[in-house]
Amino acid sequence: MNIGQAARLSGVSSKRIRHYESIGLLQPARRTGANYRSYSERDVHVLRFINRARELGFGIDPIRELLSLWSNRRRSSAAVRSLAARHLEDIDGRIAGLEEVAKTLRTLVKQCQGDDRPDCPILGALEHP
Amino acid sequence: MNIGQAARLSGVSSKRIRHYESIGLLQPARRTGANYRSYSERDVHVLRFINRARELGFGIDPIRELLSLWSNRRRSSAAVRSLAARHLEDIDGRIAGLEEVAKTLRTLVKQCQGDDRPDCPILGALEHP
DNA sequence: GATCCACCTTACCATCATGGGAGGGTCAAG
DNA sequence: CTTGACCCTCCCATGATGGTAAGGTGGATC
Repeated sequence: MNIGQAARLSGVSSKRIRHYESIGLLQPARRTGANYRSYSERDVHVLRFINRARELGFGIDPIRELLSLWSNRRRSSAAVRSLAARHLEDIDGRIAGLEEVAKTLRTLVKQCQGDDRPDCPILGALEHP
Repeated sequence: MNIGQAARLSGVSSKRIRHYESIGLLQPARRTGANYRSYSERDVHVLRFINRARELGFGIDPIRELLSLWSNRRRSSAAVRSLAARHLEDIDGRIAGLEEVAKTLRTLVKQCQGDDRPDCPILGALEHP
């Protein structure tokens, strides 16, 4: 199948597929006589795997490792778990940072009258720490 | 004062100050005879304002608006509040997305044995939706 | 007055993953 | 043979920042 169908079946855009190939995340696709990339069901399977990993927020390099582990029958589940756990910590850290910002913003927004007058604790907080 | 001191006093790196000037977030600084940028206390005050807004996750364009409101004596607090509220919604949305991802990851990590055997529900979940 | 270090300047490249678009080739149906 | 939907490669843009290169400046010390 052509790249467009692989894209539709996998949820990975053609643009992304070409990109993944260019950075070596995917093996270069076989080509037809007209130089069109040609994909198999198996390729779509891999693309779906990548897509789900991206949806879980894994970056490209971790996905490289995931793919390598996935195709390695002698992998240890510990290696996979450790990769995912590290990623989870990263996410949790980002959530914590955003929560803090959200908390501050929520307080300020609540304190602000939101009327026609210029006085505003939000600007006040930005001006004076 | 030179850019380095303005950077130290405001918490905005020299690099960032030059960048903000280049994109028009800051007025071009006065220059000394040697073409060095020269800053006043007032400039540092503005830089601190920008820095705090960045720390609260505001993007550059919203900060442009915040600066404009800040310097406008006839602003309405409603305008500031609306800007902050929109930003807060954005943050809350991002948190929600990350929470969802974290929840999934946490479940998978818990289910994974993390031993020497290859069987791993994390890879399984990536493979089969 | 020479030297040295810390500072300043501009300019370009990298990040991270993706989309957009230009300019052009290919294929199948009408 | 034309049309439209594909496909190709290549380049640019994103957002905000850091890194680095190559060179000028300022003030202190020898």
